[in-house]
Amino acid sequence: MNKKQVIRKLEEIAIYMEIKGENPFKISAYRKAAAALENDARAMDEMEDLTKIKGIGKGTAEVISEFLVTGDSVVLQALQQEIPATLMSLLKIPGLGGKKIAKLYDELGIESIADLKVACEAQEVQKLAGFGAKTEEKLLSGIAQLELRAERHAIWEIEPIVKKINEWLSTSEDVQQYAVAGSYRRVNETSKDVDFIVATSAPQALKERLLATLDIHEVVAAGDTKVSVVLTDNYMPVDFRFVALQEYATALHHFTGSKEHNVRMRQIAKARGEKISEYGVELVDGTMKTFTSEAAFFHHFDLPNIPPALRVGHEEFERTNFEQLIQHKHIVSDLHMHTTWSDGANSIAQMGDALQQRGYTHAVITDHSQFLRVANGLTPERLDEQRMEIEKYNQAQQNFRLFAGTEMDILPDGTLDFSDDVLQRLDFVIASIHSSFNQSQQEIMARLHNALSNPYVHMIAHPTGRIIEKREGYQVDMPQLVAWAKEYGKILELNANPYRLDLCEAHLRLAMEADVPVAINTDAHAIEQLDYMPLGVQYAQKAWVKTDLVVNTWTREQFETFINRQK
DNA sequence: GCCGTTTTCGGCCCGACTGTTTTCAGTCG
Repeated sequence: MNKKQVIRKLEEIAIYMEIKGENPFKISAYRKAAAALENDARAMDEMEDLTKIKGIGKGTAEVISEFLVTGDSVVLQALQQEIPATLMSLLKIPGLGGKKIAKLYDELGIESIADLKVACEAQEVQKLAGFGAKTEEKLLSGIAQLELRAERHAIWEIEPIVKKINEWLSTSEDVQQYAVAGSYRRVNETSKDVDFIVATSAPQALKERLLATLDIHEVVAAGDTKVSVVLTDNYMPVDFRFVALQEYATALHHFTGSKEHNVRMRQIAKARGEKISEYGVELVDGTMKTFTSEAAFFHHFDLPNIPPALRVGHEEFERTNFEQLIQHKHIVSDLHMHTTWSDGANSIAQMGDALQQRGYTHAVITDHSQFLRVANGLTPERLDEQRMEIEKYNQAQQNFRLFAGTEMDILPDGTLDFSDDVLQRLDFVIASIHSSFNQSQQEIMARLHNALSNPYVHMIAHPTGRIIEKREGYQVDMPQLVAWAKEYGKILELNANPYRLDLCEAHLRLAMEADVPVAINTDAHAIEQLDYMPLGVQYAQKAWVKTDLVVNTWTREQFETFINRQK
Protein backbone atom coordinates (compact mmCIF):
# COMPACT_ATOMS: atom_id res chain seq x y z
CA MET A 1 0.00 0.00 0.00
CA ASN A 2 1.39 3.42 -0.92
CA LYS A 3 1.17 6.66 1.04
CA LYS A 4 -1.90 7.99 -0.79
CA GLN A 5 -3.78 4.76 -0.13
CA VAL A 6 -2.86 4.79 3.55
CA ILE A 7 -4.10 8.38 3.85
CA ARG A 8 -7.40 7.44 2.22
CA LYS A 9 -7.81 4.47 4.57
CA LEU A 10 -7.22 6.65 7.64
CA GLU A 11 -9.86 9.06 6.39
CA GLU A 12 -12.20 6.15 5.81
CA ILE A 13 -11.78 5.11 9.44
CA ALA A 14 -12.66 8.66 10.51
CA ILE A 15 -15.85 8.62 8.45
CA TYR A 16 -16.94 5.26 9.87
CA MET A 17 -16.29 6.53 13.39
CA GLU A 18 -18.31 9.63 12.65
CA ILE A 19 -21.32 7.50 11.75
CA LYS A 20 -20.70 5.31 14.75
CA GLY A 21 -20.81 8.40 16.96
CA GLU A 22 -17.31 7.98 18.33
CA ASN A 23 -15.64 10.65 20.46
CA PRO A 24 -15.13 13.60 18.06
CA PHE A 25 -11.56 14.06 19.26
CA LYS A 26 -10.74 10.47 18.48
CA ILE A 27 -12.16 10.96 15.00
CA SER A 28 -10.11 14.09 14.47
CA ALA A 29 -7.02 12.22 15.69
CA TYR A 30 -7.33 9.92 12.65
CA ARG A 31 -7.87 12.90 10.37
CA LYS A 32 -4.83 14.62 11.88
CA ALA A 33 -2.71 11.53 11.36
CA ALA A 34 -3.78 11.44 7.69
CA ALA A 35 -2.95 15.14 7.33
CA ALA A 36 0.42 14.63 9.03
CA LEU A 37 1.34 11.98 6.47
CA GLU A 38 0.19 14.17 3.62
CA ASN A 39 2.20 17.16 4.83
CA ASP A 40 5.36 15.13 5.20
CA ALA A 41 7.38 15.29 1.99
CA ARG A 42 8.99 11.87 2.51
CA ALA A 43 7.83 8.65 0.90
CA MET A 44 6.37 5.98 3.16
CA ASP A 45 9.51 3.80 3.24
CA GLU A 46 11.70 6.78 4.13
CA MET A 47 9.90 7.30 7.42
CA GLU A 48 11.44 5.36 10.23
CA ASP A 49 9.69 6.14 13.49
CA LEU A 50 6.15 7.25 12.64
CA THR A 51 5.42 8.37 16.22
CA LYS A 52 8.11 11.06 15.83
CA ILE A 53 5.75 12.84 13.44
CA LYS A 54 3.50 15.36 15.15
CA GLY A 55 -0.11 14.15 15.07
CA ILE A 56 0.79 10.46 14.89
CA GLY A 57 0.94 8.56 18.16
CA LYS A 58 1.14 4.98 19.25
CA GLY A 59 -2.37 4.04 18.11
CA THR A 60 -2.41 5.56 14.63
CA ALA A 61 1.19 4.51 13.96
CA GLU A 62 0.17 0.91 14.59
CA VAL A 63 -2.78 1.20 12.22
CA ILE A 64 -0.53 2.72 9.54
CA SER A 65 2.06 -0.05 9.90
CA GLU A 66 -0.71 -2.61 9.66
CA PHE A 67 -1.92 -1.07 6.39
CA LEU A 68 1.62 -1.11 5.03
CA VAL A 69 2.26 -4.75 5.94
CA THR A 70 -1.12 -6.44 5.45
CA GLY A 71 -3.04 -3.88 3.38
CA ASP A 72 -5.81 -3.82 5.97
CA SER A 73 -6.38 -3.04 9.65
CA VAL A 74 -8.25 -4.62 12.53
CA VAL A 75 -9.79 -1.26 13.44
CA LEU A 76 -11.19 -0.72 9.95
CA GLN A 77 -12.41 -4.30 9.65
CA ALA A 78 -14.30 -4.03 12.94
CA LEU A 79 -15.96 -0.82 11.76
CA GLN A 80 -16.89 -2.35 8.42
CA GLN A 81 -18.46 -5.31 10.24
CA GLU A 82 -20.55 -2.99 12.32
CA ILE A 83 -21.61 -0.38 9.77
CA PRO A 84 -22.84 -0.93 6.21
CA ALA A 85 -20.55 0.75 3.67
CA THR A 86 -23.52 2.25 1.84
CA LEU A 87 -24.18 4.58 4.80
CA MET A 88 -21.10 6.58 3.84
CA SER A 89 -22.89 8.02 0.81
CA LEU A 90 -25.50 9.64 3.08
CA LEU A 91 -22.85 12.11 4.28
CA LYS A 92 -23.06 13.80 0.89
CA ILE A 93 -26.60 15.00 1.66
CA PRO A 94 -26.51 18.50 3.17
CA GLY A 95 -27.78 18.55 6.74
CA LEU A 96 -26.83 14.96 7.47
CA GLY A 97 -23.89 14.22 9.72
CA GLY A 98 -22.76 11.18 11.61
CA LYS A 99 -25.29 11.43 14.42
CA LYS A 100 -28.38 11.83 12.30
CA ILE A 101 -27.25 9.06 9.96
CA ALA A 102 -26.74 6.75 12.95
CA LYS A 103 -30.25 7.56 14.14
CA LEU A 104 -31.77 6.87 10.71
CA TYR A 105 -29.93 3.55 10.60
CA ASP A 106 -30.69 2.45 14.16
CA GLU A 107 -34.35 3.38 14.23
CA LEU A 108 -35.49 3.00 10.62
CA GLY A 109 -32.88 0.64 9.22
CA ILE A 110 -31.94 3.14 6.49
CA GLU A 111 -28.74 2.03 4.76
CA SER A 112 -28.65 3.99 1.52
CA ILE A 113 -29.82 7.15 -0.22
CA ALA A 114 -32.54 5.10 -1.92
CA ASP A 115 -33.79 3.84 1.48
CA LEU A 116 -33.81 7.39 2.82
CA LYS A 117 -35.82 8.66 -0.14
CA VAL A 118 -38.47 5.99 0.39
CA ALA A 119 -38.66 6.68 4.15
CA CYS A 120 -38.98 10.45 3.60
CA GLU A 121 -41.72 9.99 1.03
CA ALA A 122 -43.58 7.70 3.45
CA GLN A 123 -43.18 10.46 6.08
CA GLU A 124 -41.48 8.03 8.44
CA VAL A 125 -38.50 10.28 9.09
CA GLN A 126 -40.42 13.15 10.66
CA LYS A 127 -41.61 10.84 13.41
CA LEU A 128 -38.08 10.48 14.80
CA ALA A 129 -37.10 12.68 17.74
CA GLY A 130 -34.96 15.54 16.55
CA PHE A 131 -36.33 15.29 13.01
CA GLY A 132 -39.40 17.12 11.69
CA ALA A 133 -41.46 17.75 8.58
CA LYS A 134 -39.08 20.46 7.45
CA THR A 135 -36.03 18.24 7.82
CA GLU A 136 -37.75 15.62 5.73
CA GLU A 137 -38.45 18.15 3.00
CA LYS A 138 -34.84 19.34 3.05
CA LEU A 139 -33.53 15.80 2.82
CA LEU A 140 -35.69 15.08 -0.22
CA SER A 141 -34.57 18.26 -1.97
CA GLY A 142 -30.99 17.47 -0.99
CA ILE A 143 -31.26 14.05 -2.63
CA ALA A 144 -32.71 15.62 -5.77
CA GLN A 145 -29.90 18.21 -5.87
CA LEU A 146 -27.22 15.56 -5.52
CA GLU A 147 -27.97 14.29 -8.99
CA LEU A 148 -27.75 17.76 -10.49
CA ARG A 149 -24.79 19.30 -8.75
CA ALA A 150 -21.11 18.63 -9.06
CA GLU A 151 -19.45 18.14 -5.69
CA ARG A 152 -16.48 20.34 -6.47
CA HIS A 153 -16.18 23.13 -8.98
CA ALA A 154 -13.05 23.78 -11.01
CA ILE A 155 -11.33 27.14 -10.63
CA TRP A 156 -12.10 28.10 -14.25
CA GLU A 157 -15.78 27.51 -13.60
CA ILE A 158 -15.74 29.77 -10.53
CA GLU A 159 -13.58 32.56 -11.95
CA PRO A 160 -16.27 34.17 -14.16
CA ILE A 161 -18.85 33.91 -11.36
CA VAL A 162 -16.50 35.68 -8.93
CA LYS A 163 -15.93 38.36 -11.54
CA LYS A 164 -19.67 38.89 -11.95
CA ILE A 165 -20.37 39.07 -8.21
CA ASN A 166 -17.43 41.40 -7.68
CA GLU A 167 -18.94 43.71 -10.28
CA TRP A 168 -22.33 43.54 -8.57
CA LEU A 169 -20.81 44.33 -5.16
CA SER A 170 -18.69 47.17 -6.54
CA THR A 171 -21.79 49.04 -7.68
CA SER A 172 -24.00 48.05 -4.75
CA GLU A 173 -25.19 50.52 -2.17
CA ASP A 174 -24.32 49.93 1.50
CA VAL A 175 -21.13 48.03 0.59
CA GLN A 176 -18.02 49.45 2.29
CA GLN A 177 -15.52 46.70 1.46
CA TYR A 178 -15.78 43.26 -0.08
CA ALA A 179 -13.65 40.39 -1.25
CA VAL A 180 -13.90 36.78 -2.25
CA ALA A 181 -12.47 34.47 0.43
CA GLY A 182 -12.39 30.70 0.91
CA SER A 183 -10.48 28.17 -1.12
CA TYR A 184 -10.88 30.23 -4.31
CA ARG A 185 -8.84 33.01 -2.68
CA ARG A 186 -6.25 30.40 -1.74
CA VAL A 187 -6.17 29.51 -5.48
CA ASN A 188 -7.25 25.92 -4.96
CA GLU A 189 -7.79 24.08 -8.21
CA THR A 190 -11.30 23.13 -7.11
CA SER A 191 -13.71 24.50 -4.50
CA LYS A 192 -16.93 23.29 -3.01
CA ASP A 193 -18.43 26.76 -2.85
CA VAL A 194 -17.58 30.45 -3.12
CA ASP A 195 -17.34 32.74 -0.08
CA PHE A 196 -17.70 36.50 -0.07
CA ILE A 197 -16.98 38.78 2.89
CA VAL A 198 -18.81 42.09 2.79
CA ALA A 199 -18.34 45.01 5.18
CA THR A 200 -21.62 46.87 5.48
CA SER A 201 -23.51 49.07 7.90
CA ALA A 202 -26.86 47.93 6.48
CA PRO A 203 -26.77 44.12 6.36
CA GLN A 204 -30.54 43.74 6.29
CA ALA A 205 -31.05 45.97 3.27
CA LEU A 206 -28.11 44.45 1.45
CA LYS A 207 -29.35 40.94 2.13
CA GLU A 208 -32.78 41.72 0.69
CA ARG A 209 -31.32 43.36 -2.39
CA LEU A 210 -28.96 40.47 -2.90
CA LEU A 211 -31.72 37.88 -2.68
CA ALA A 212 -33.86 39.93 -5.06
CA THR A 213 -31.19 40.73 -7.66
CA LEU A 214 -28.96 37.69 -8.07
CA ASP A 215 -30.04 34.80 -10.25
CA ILE A 216 -30.73 32.33 -7.45
CA HIS A 217 -31.74 28.70 -7.81
CA GLU A 218 -32.21 28.06 -4.11
CA VAL A 219 -31.82 29.92 -0.80
CA VAL A 220 -30.12 27.51 1.59
CA ALA A 221 -29.91 29.82 4.60
CA ALA A 222 -30.59 33.50 5.18
CA GLY A 223 -29.67 34.73 8.66
CA ASP A 224 -28.66 38.15 9.97
CA THR A 225 -25.00 37.88 9.04
CA LYS A 226 -24.87 34.95 6.66
CA VAL A 227 -26.66 34.25 3.41
CA SER A 228 -26.17 30.93 1.62
CA VAL A 229 -27.54 30.50 -1.88
CA VAL A 230 -27.17 28.22 -4.87
CA LEU A 231 -26.92 30.24 -8.07
CA THR A 232 -28.72 29.17 -11.23
CA ASP A 233 -25.34 29.50 -12.93
CA ASN A 234 -23.84 25.99 -12.78
CA TYR A 235 -25.70 25.35 -9.50
CA MET A 236 -22.85 27.16 -7.76
CA PRO A 237 -23.15 27.43 -3.97
CA VAL A 238 -22.22 30.93 -2.79
CA ASP A 239 -21.99 32.21 0.79
CA PHE A 240 -22.08 35.85 1.81
CA ARG A 241 -20.95 37.03 5.25
CA PHE A 242 -21.89 40.51 6.40
CA VAL A 243 -19.65 42.15 8.97
CA ALA A 244 -19.05 45.62 10.39
CA LEU A 245 -16.20 47.56 8.81
CA GLN A 246 -13.90 47.20 11.84
CA GLU A 247 -14.39 43.40 11.75
CA TYR A 248 -13.62 43.11 8.04
CA ALA A 249 -9.91 42.20 8.27
CA THR A 250 -10.36 39.42 10.82
CA ALA A 251 -13.47 38.11 9.06
CA LEU A 252 -11.63 37.99 5.74
CA HIS A 253 -8.78 36.13 7.40
CA HIS A 254 -11.15 33.75 9.15
CA PHE A 255 -12.96 32.79 5.95
CA THR A 256 -9.81 32.59 3.81
CA GLY A 257 -7.61 30.31 5.87
CA SER A 258 -7.98 26.58 5.53
CA LYS A 259 -9.42 24.88 8.59
CA GLU A 260 -5.89 23.82 9.59
CA HIS A 261 -4.48 27.33 9.17
CA ASN A 262 -7.19 28.77 11.40
CA VAL A 263 -6.63 26.11 14.03
CA ARG A 264 -2.92 26.93 14.11
CA MET A 265 -3.63 30.66 14.40
CA ARG A 266 -6.03 30.09 17.28
CA GLN A 267 -3.53 27.91 19.04
CA ILE A 268 -0.94 30.66 18.72
CA ALA A 269 -3.44 33.13 20.17
CA LYS A 270 -4.44 30.79 22.94
CA ALA A 271 -0.83 30.30 24.02
CA ARG A 272 -0.77 34.06 24.65
CA GLY A 273 -4.07 34.01 26.53
CA GLU A 274 -5.87 35.58 23.57
CA LYS A 275 -8.79 34.39 21.48
CA ILE A 276 -9.33 34.76 17.73
CA SER A 277 -12.77 34.88 16.18
CA GLU A 278 -14.04 36.33 12.91
CA TYR A 279 -14.86 39.55 14.81
CA GLY A 280 -11.42 40.30 16.16
CA VAL A 281 -8.90 39.23 18.76
CA GLU A 282 -10.01 39.08 22.38
CA LEU A 283 -7.06 40.23 24.49
CA VAL A 284 -6.11 38.93 27.93
CA ASP A 285 -8.07 41.73 29.62
CA GLY A 286 -11.20 40.78 27.69
CA THR A 287 -11.24 43.73 25.28
CA MET A 288 -11.77 43.08 21.57
CA LYS A 289 -9.00 44.30 19.31
CA THR A 290 -9.78 44.89 15.64
CA PHE A 291 -7.47 45.52 12.69
CA THR A 292 -7.46 47.68 9.59
CA SER A 293 -5.80 45.01 7.46
CA GLU A 294 -4.84 41.34 7.45
CA ALA A 295 -1.20 42.48 7.58
CA ALA A 296 -1.86 44.28 10.89
CA PHE A 297 -3.61 41.19 12.21
CA PHE A 298 -0.63 38.95 11.38
CA HIS A 299 1.76 41.55 12.76
CA HIS A 300 -0.07 41.40 16.10
CA PHE A 301 1.06 37.76 16.33
CA ASP A 302 4.60 38.58 15.11
CA LEU A 303 3.91 36.87 11.80
CA PRO A 304 4.63 38.13 8.27
CA ASN A 305 1.68 39.00 6.04
CA ILE A 306 1.11 35.43 4.88
CA PRO A 307 -0.30 35.44 1.31
CA PRO A 308 -3.75 33.79 1.03
CA ALA A 309 -2.46 31.01 -1.23
CA LEU A 310 -0.09 29.85 1.53
CA ARG A 311 -2.64 29.70 4.34
CA VAL A 312 -2.94 25.94 4.51
CA GLY A 313 -1.81 25.35 8.10
CA HIS A 314 1.62 23.94 7.43
CA GLU A 315 4.77 25.42 5.87
CA GLU A 316 3.61 29.02 6.33
CA PHE A 317 4.38 28.74 10.04
CA GLU A 318 7.72 27.01 9.58
CA ARG A 319 9.42 28.73 6.67
CA THR A 320 10.99 32.14 7.00
CA ASN A 321 12.00 33.11 3.45
CA PHE A 322 8.92 35.21 2.73
CA GLU A 323 11.05 37.99 1.27
CA GLN A 324 12.08 35.71 -1.62
CA LEU A 325 8.51 34.82 -2.50
CA ILE A 326 7.22 35.91 -5.92
CA GLN A 327 4.74 38.80 -5.76
CA HIS A 328 2.60 40.38 -8.43
CA LYS A 329 4.36 43.75 -8.07
CA HIS A 330 7.60 42.12 -9.28
CA ILE A 331 6.14 41.16 -12.67
CA VAL A 332 7.26 43.45 -15.51
CA SER A 333 6.46 41.34 -18.57
CA ASP A 334 4.26 38.64 -20.11
CA LEU A 335 5.95 36.25 -22.52
CA HIS A 336 3.08 34.32 -24.12
CA MET A 337 0.05 35.80 -25.92
CA HIS A 338 -1.89 35.71 -29.16
CA THR A 339 -3.25 38.36 -31.52
CA THR A 340 -5.59 38.50 -34.51
CA TRP A 341 -2.65 37.21 -36.59
CA SER A 342 -3.57 33.73 -35.32
CA ASP A 343 -6.48 32.97 -32.95
CA GLY A 344 -6.41 36.04 -30.68
CA ALA A 345 -9.16 38.66 -30.46
CA ASN A 346 -7.04 41.82 -30.42
CA SER A 347 -4.44 43.47 -32.67
CA ILE A 348 -0.76 43.87 -31.86
CA ALA A 349 -1.27 47.57 -31.05
CA GLN A 350 -4.24 46.83 -28.79
CA MET A 351 -2.29 44.20 -26.89
CA GLY A 352 0.74 46.49 -26.63
CA ASP A 353 -1.32 49.37 -25.21
CA ALA A 354 -3.09 47.04 -22.76
CA LEU A 355 0.26 45.67 -21.58
CA GLN A 356 1.56 49.19 -20.96
CA GLN A 357 -1.56 50.03 -18.97
CA ARG A 358 -0.69 47.09 -16.75
CA GLY A 359 2.70 48.64 -16.02
CA TYR A 360 4.90 46.24 -18.00
CA THR A 361 8.20 47.24 -19.59
CA HIS A 362 8.19 44.54 -22.28
CA ALA A 363 6.31 41.52 -23.62
CA VAL A 364 6.44 38.94 -26.38
CA ILE A 365 3.86 38.37 -29.12
CA THR A 366 3.72 34.62 -29.66
CA ASP A 367 1.12 33.59 -32.22
CA HIS A 368 0.66 29.98 -33.24
CA SER A 369 2.77 28.32 -35.95
CA GLN A 370 1.63 26.95 -39.32
CA PHE A 371 0.85 23.41 -38.08
CA LEU A 372 -2.15 24.69 -36.13
CA ARG A 373 -4.39 25.45 -39.10
CA VAL A 374 -7.51 25.64 -36.89
CA ALA A 375 -5.85 28.50 -35.02
CA ASN A 376 -4.73 30.26 -38.21
CA GLY A 377 -1.09 29.48 -37.43
CA LEU A 378 1.55 31.64 -39.11
CA THR A 379 3.77 30.57 -42.04
CA PRO A 380 7.38 31.84 -42.12
CA GLU A 381 6.27 34.51 -44.61
CA ARG A 382 3.49 35.82 -42.39
CA LEU A 383 5.88 35.68 -39.44
CA ASP A 384 8.19 38.12 -41.29
CA GLU A 385 5.27 40.42 -42.05
CA GLN A 386 4.19 40.32 -38.42
CA ARG A 387 7.67 41.24 -37.28
CA MET A 388 7.50 44.40 -39.38
CA GLU A 389 4.22 45.40 -37.74
CA ILE A 390 5.72 44.80 -34.29
CA GLU A 391 8.73 46.96 -35.19
CA LYS A 392 6.46 49.72 -36.38
CA TYR A 393 4.58 49.64 -33.09
CA ASN A 394 7.83 49.72 -31.11
CA GLN A 395 9.09 52.80 -32.93
CA ALA A 396 6.18 54.81 -31.55
CA GLN A 397 6.81 53.73 -27.93
CA GLN A 398 8.98 55.37 -25.28
CA ASN A 399 9.58 52.95 -22.39
CA PHE A 400 8.09 49.76 -23.67
CA ARG A 401 9.05 47.11 -26.17
CA LEU A 402 7.28 44.19 -27.82
CA PHE A 403 9.45 41.27 -28.86
CA ALA A 404 8.66 39.08 -31.86
CA GLY A 405 8.16 35.47 -30.95
CA THR A 406 6.21 32.34 -31.75
CA GLU A 407 4.38 29.57 -30.00
CA MET A 408 5.70 26.82 -32.24
CA ASP A 409 4.22 23.34 -32.34
CA ILE A 410 6.28 20.28 -31.61
CA LEU A 411 4.86 17.97 -34.28
CA PRO A 412 3.69 14.40 -33.57
CA ASP A 413 6.87 12.94 -35.09
CA GLY A 414 8.98 15.15 -32.83
CA THR A 415 10.19 17.58 -35.46
CA LEU A 416 9.71 21.31 -34.95
CA ASP A 417 7.25 23.34 -37.02
CA PHE A 418 9.91 25.87 -38.14
CA SER A 419 13.44 25.34 -39.39
CA ASP A 420 16.38 26.77 -37.43
CA ASP A 421 16.79 29.34 -40.14
CA VAL A 422 13.28 30.72 -39.41
CA LEU A 423 13.72 30.42 -35.64
CA GLN A 424 16.91 32.44 -35.51
CA ARG A 425 15.12 35.46 -36.98
CA LEU A 426 12.83 35.52 -33.92
CA ASP A 427 13.50 37.14 -30.53
CA PHE A 428 11.81 34.46 -28.43
CA VAL A 429 10.73 30.91 -29.24
CA ILE A 430 8.15 28.93 -27.29
CA ALA A 431 7.72 25.24 -28.09
CA SER A 432 4.44 23.48 -27.27
CA ILE A 433 2.58 20.25 -27.79
CA HIS A 434 -0.99 20.58 -29.12
CA SER A 435 -1.41 17.20 -30.81
CA SER A 436 -1.15 13.43 -30.34
CA PHE A 437 -1.69 13.58 -26.60
CA ASN A 438 -2.09 9.81 -26.45
CA GLN A 439 1.47 8.92 -27.31
CA SER A 440 3.55 6.86 -24.91
CA GLN A 441 5.69 8.64 -22.35
CA GLN A 442 8.74 7.67 -24.37
CA GLU A 443 7.38 9.33 -27.53
CA ILE A 444 6.24 12.45 -25.67
CA MET A 445 9.61 12.78 -23.94
CA ALA A 446 11.43 12.34 -27.25
CA ARG A 447 9.37 15.22 -28.69
CA LEU A 448 10.12 17.44 -25.69
CA HIS A 449 13.80 16.56 -25.85
CA ASN A 450 13.96 17.61 -29.49
CA ALA A 451 12.56 21.00 -28.54
CA LEU A 452 14.74 21.47 -25.44
CA SER A 453 17.95 20.55 -27.24
CA ASN A 454 17.31 23.04 -30.06
CA PRO A 455 19.50 26.09 -29.46
CA TYR A 456 16.83 28.53 -30.65
CA VAL A 457 14.06 27.35 -28.34
CA HIS A 458 13.76 29.35 -25.11
CA MET A 459 10.75 27.91 -23.32
CA ILE A 460 8.30 25.01 -23.11
CA ALA A 461 4.71 26.24 -22.67
CA HIS A 462 2.04 24.46 -20.58
CA PRO A 463 4.40 21.49 -20.17
CA THR A 464 1.81 18.78 -19.41
CA GLY A 465 -1.17 20.00 -21.46
CA ARG A 466 -3.57 19.33 -18.63
CA ILE A 467 -6.97 20.98 -18.29
CA ILE A 468 -7.99 21.07 -14.64
CA GLU A 469 -10.67 18.44 -13.83
CA LYS A 470 -11.13 17.76 -17.54
CA ARG A 471 -8.04 16.37 -19.18
CA GLU A 472 -5.01 14.67 -17.69
CA GLY A 473 -2.55 15.98 -20.26
CA TYR A 474 0.13 13.94 -21.98
CA GLN A 475 2.59 11.59 -20.29
CA VAL A 476 5.48 13.73 -19.07
CA ASP A 477 8.33 12.44 -16.95
CA MET A 478 8.61 15.70 -15.04
CA PRO A 479 11.86 15.05 -13.14
CA GLN A 480 13.47 14.27 -16.51
CA LEU A 481 11.97 17.35 -18.17
CA VAL A 482 13.22 19.56 -15.33
CA ALA A 483 16.69 17.97 -15.59
CA TRP A 484 16.80 18.67 -19.35
CA ALA A 485 15.59 22.25 -18.84
CA LYS A 486 18.46 22.67 -16.40
CA GLU A 487 20.98 21.03 -18.75
CA TYR A 488 20.00 23.11 -21.81
CA GLY A 489 19.26 26.34 -19.90
CA LYS A 490 15.59 26.56 -20.86
CA ILE A 491 12.53 28.11 -19.21
CA LEU A 492 9.47 26.13 -18.13
CA GLU A 493 6.13 27.90 -18.16
CA LEU A 494 3.53 28.32 -15.49
CA ASN A 495 0.54 29.00 -17.70
CA ALA A 496 -1.73 31.31 -15.65
CA ASN A 497 -4.93 30.51 -17.52
CA PRO A 498 -7.37 29.10 -14.92
CA TYR A 499 -8.09 26.13 -17.18
CA ARG A 500 -4.44 25.15 -17.14
CA LEU A 501 -2.25 26.27 -14.20
CA ASP A 502 0.45 24.16 -15.80
CA LEU A 503 3.11 23.55 -14.32
CA CYS A 504 1.11 22.47 -11.31
CA GLU A 505 2.23 23.07 -7.72
CA ALA A 506 4.20 19.82 -7.34
CA HIS A 507 5.97 20.39 -10.68
CA LEU A 508 6.83 23.97 -9.75
CA ARG A 509 8.46 22.64 -6.59
CA LEU A 510 10.62 20.33 -8.74
CA ALA A 511 11.67 23.30 -10.87
CA MET A 512 12.54 25.35 -7.78
CA GLU A 513 14.62 22.53 -6.30
CA ALA A 514 16.62 22.36 -9.53
CA ASP A 515 16.94 26.17 -9.90
CA VAL A 516 15.19 26.03 -13.27
CA PRO A 517 13.73 29.41 -14.30
CA VAL A 518 9.96 29.64 -14.66
CA ALA A 519 7.90 32.15 -16.62
CA ILE A 520 4.38 33.00 -15.45
CA ASN A 521 2.43 33.78 -18.61
CA THR A 522 -1.21 34.50 -19.34
CA ASP A 523 -1.35 32.94 -22.83
CA ALA A 524 -3.91 35.71 -23.41
CA HIS A 525 -6.12 35.38 -26.48
CA ALA A 526 -7.80 38.70 -25.63
CA ILE A 527 -6.95 41.83 -23.64
CA GLU A 528 -9.02 40.86 -20.58
CA GLN A 529 -7.11 37.60 -20.27
CA LEU A 530 -3.93 39.55 -19.51
CA ASP A 531 -5.55 39.88 -16.07
CA TYR A 532 -4.93 36.18 -15.35
CA MET A 533 -1.43 37.25 -14.25
CA PRO A 534 -2.25 37.75 -10.53
CA LEU A 535 -3.89 34.34 -10.44
CA GLY A 536 -0.75 32.77 -11.87
CA VAL A 537 1.45 34.59 -9.38
CA GLN A 538 -0.70 33.53 -6.42
CA TYR A 539 -0.72 29.95 -7.66
CA ALA A 540 3.09 30.09 -7.90
CA GLN A 541 3.21 31.20 -4.26
CA LYS A 542 1.69 27.85 -3.26
CA ALA A 543 4.92 26.23 -4.43
CA TRP A 544 7.09 28.93 -2.80
CA VAL A 545 8.35 30.08 -6.21
CA LYS A 546 11.21 32.54 -5.78
CA THR A 547 11.22 35.95 -7.47
CA ASP A 548 14.68 35.67 -8.96
CA LEU A 549 13.76 32.44 -10.79
CA VAL A 550 10.72 34.02 -12.46
CA VAL A 551 11.77 35.27 -15.88
CA ASN A 552 9.09 37.92 -16.15
CA THR A 553 10.47 39.74 -13.11
CA TRP A 554 13.73 40.30 -14.99
CA THR A 555 14.42 43.74 -16.42
CA ARG A 556 14.27 44.15 -20.19
CA GLU A 557 18.08 44.23 -20.30
CA GLN A 558 18.37 40.97 -18.35
CA PHE A 559 15.75 39.39 -20.59
CA GLU A 560 17.58 40.52 -23.74
CA THR A 561 20.83 39.09 -22.47
CA PHE A 562 19.10 35.77 -21.94
CA ILE A 563 17.40 35.58 -25.36
CA ASN A 564 20.51 36.67 -27.24
CA ARG A 565 22.73 33.93 -25.83
CA GLN A 566 22.44 31.79 -28.92
CA LYS A 567 23.11 34.57 -31.41
C1' DG B 1 -6.46 9.09 19.84
C1' DC B 2 -2.80 12.82 20.73
C1' DC B 3 -0.25 15.91 23.47
C1' DG B 4 2.81 18.33 27.24
C1' DT B 5 7.57 25.63 29.37
C1' DT B 6 -0.17 24.53 32.89
C1' DT B 7 3.57 17.44 31.15
C1' DT B 8 0.69 11.41 32.22
C1' DC B 9 -4.68 13.81 32.94
C1' DG B 10 -7.72 16.77 30.94
C1' DG B 11 -8.07 19.27 27.58
C1' DC B 12 -8.58 19.29 22.36
C1' DC B 13 -10.75 26.33 17.72
C1' DC B 14 -14.92 29.10 17.39
C1' DG B 15 -19.34 30.77 15.98
C1' DA B 16 -23.72 30.99 12.82
C1' DC B 17 -27.88 28.95 11.30
C1' DT B 18 -31.69 25.75 11.34
C1' DG B 19 -35.11 23.02 13.15
C1' DT B 20 -36.89 21.18 16.85
C1' DT B 21 -36.96 22.55 20.89
C1' DT B 22 -38.93 25.46 25.40
C1' DT B 23 -32.95 25.99 26.21
C1' DC B 24 -30.45 23.15 22.71
C1' DA B 25 -28.32 19.61 19.41
C1' DG B 26 -26.58 18.88 15.02
C1' DT B 27 -24.32 20.47 11.04
C1' DC B 28 -21.27 23.34 8.63
C1' DG B 29 -17.29 25.90 7.53
